[in-house]
Amino acid sequence: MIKFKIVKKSKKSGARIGILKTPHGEIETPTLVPVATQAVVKTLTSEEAEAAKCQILIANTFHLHLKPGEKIVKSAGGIHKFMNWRHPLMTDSGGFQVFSLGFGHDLGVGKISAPSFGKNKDAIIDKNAQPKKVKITSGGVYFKSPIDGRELFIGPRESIKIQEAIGADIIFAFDECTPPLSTKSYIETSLRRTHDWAKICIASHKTNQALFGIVQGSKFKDLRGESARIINSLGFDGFGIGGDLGESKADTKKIISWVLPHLEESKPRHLLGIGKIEDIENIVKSGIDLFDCTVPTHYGRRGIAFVSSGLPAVALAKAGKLNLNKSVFLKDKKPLDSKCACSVCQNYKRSYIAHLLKAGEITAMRLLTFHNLHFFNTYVEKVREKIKNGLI
RNA sequence: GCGCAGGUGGUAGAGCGGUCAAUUACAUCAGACUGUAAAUCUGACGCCUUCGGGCUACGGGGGUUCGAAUCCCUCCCUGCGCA
Repeated sequence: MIKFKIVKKSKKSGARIGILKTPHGEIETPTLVPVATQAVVKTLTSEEAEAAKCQILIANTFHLHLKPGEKIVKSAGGIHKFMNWRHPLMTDSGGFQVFSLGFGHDLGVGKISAPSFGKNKDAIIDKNAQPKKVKITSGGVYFKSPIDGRELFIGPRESIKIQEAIGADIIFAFDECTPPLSTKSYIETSLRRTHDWAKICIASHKTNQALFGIVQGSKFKDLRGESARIINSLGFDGFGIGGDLGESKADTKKIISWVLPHLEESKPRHLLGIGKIEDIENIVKSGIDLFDCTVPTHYGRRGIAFVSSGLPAVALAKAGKLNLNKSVFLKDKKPLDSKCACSVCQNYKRSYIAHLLKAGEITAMRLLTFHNLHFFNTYVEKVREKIKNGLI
């Protein structure tokens, strides 16, 4: 079980400071939840993830079900022991894979609306549309294993059962992450399924792991409101907010504002899959306590370092991002970020990391992943400080 | 010195009379990435352009042909073998 205590509420915004107590320790919210899909923060050991100030991680039901299978994880003594992570853990339910391996794969798009979709207007997903490799039914979802093509079925009961075997502190209800480019009619159909599944998840859940329900409804105000009311009424321990969150930061803020008033205030709220640096303060001010995002780790493996401002214009892809693949950095003897206290910035120079990237050395990814996580976690720490000091 | 095999864009390496400014890979440059099928994907990559096209290119020189990176002659260079 978890206990969530709100320590401070901002007078200036919806932001709040909380303490989330789990069987594997306490964490302070708001916090980033770095992604450890396959029971690992890619390229790092669990000790390193801890040293990068990660408080809690999220692993994935679908991926762990495929590899190594939940039985293996369970027989290792649960996911904490399996991966040697002594802090809190979550598992995502596999609901995102309904989208990412389904319509997301077919259309080559992410879950968030983008202006570039304008040219893709023909690809609208209407009421009874089905993705190519995934079959979505009222009872659950038939996947084709990306590993060997074999069919596997995951519905709400299956997802909960797998998550119970994996043994994270917090688990999520099985939902359908809805695709952008879909009609309201499709979202309505999908939302009914997600709500039915939510009830089944509650009913079939047997352990004392915390179970979070997921609010869907895409970018439709009435559907977000309806979803929030229903999910709130079912007695979950906390909430996830998923699906499309609009094209702009303003849209995201608006959509969160349609949802949160309907959710029991004392329970934690997790925004699923959002967390670029420029998003963080906005979503926290909207009242979000937890948010997971692949950006720090994923971008790190692509050669991108997140940094404080104040860099020469030529070096910046965009403000706060450094692309170490660029040859100019081979001659750059500064640390990734001169204001960063992480061990990478204390011990290594841009020149060396750029060299490692060009040489195809995996250590480049390790160093960048570590730095990025440290950078994000420090950034969120500062956001918490701002709330505590009444600044936001 | 003789014999054989070669010399193609930053590199490797295709092409072997027209559809070749030249397959492909790597390198380079630019861009993307938000509950991770992701150490990935996309685009550019001779020079100039009023975007129609123009110009210079496949070791050097000379030829054959309507037309040559592709055929012939010659010179230079490289590798291997024999002296």
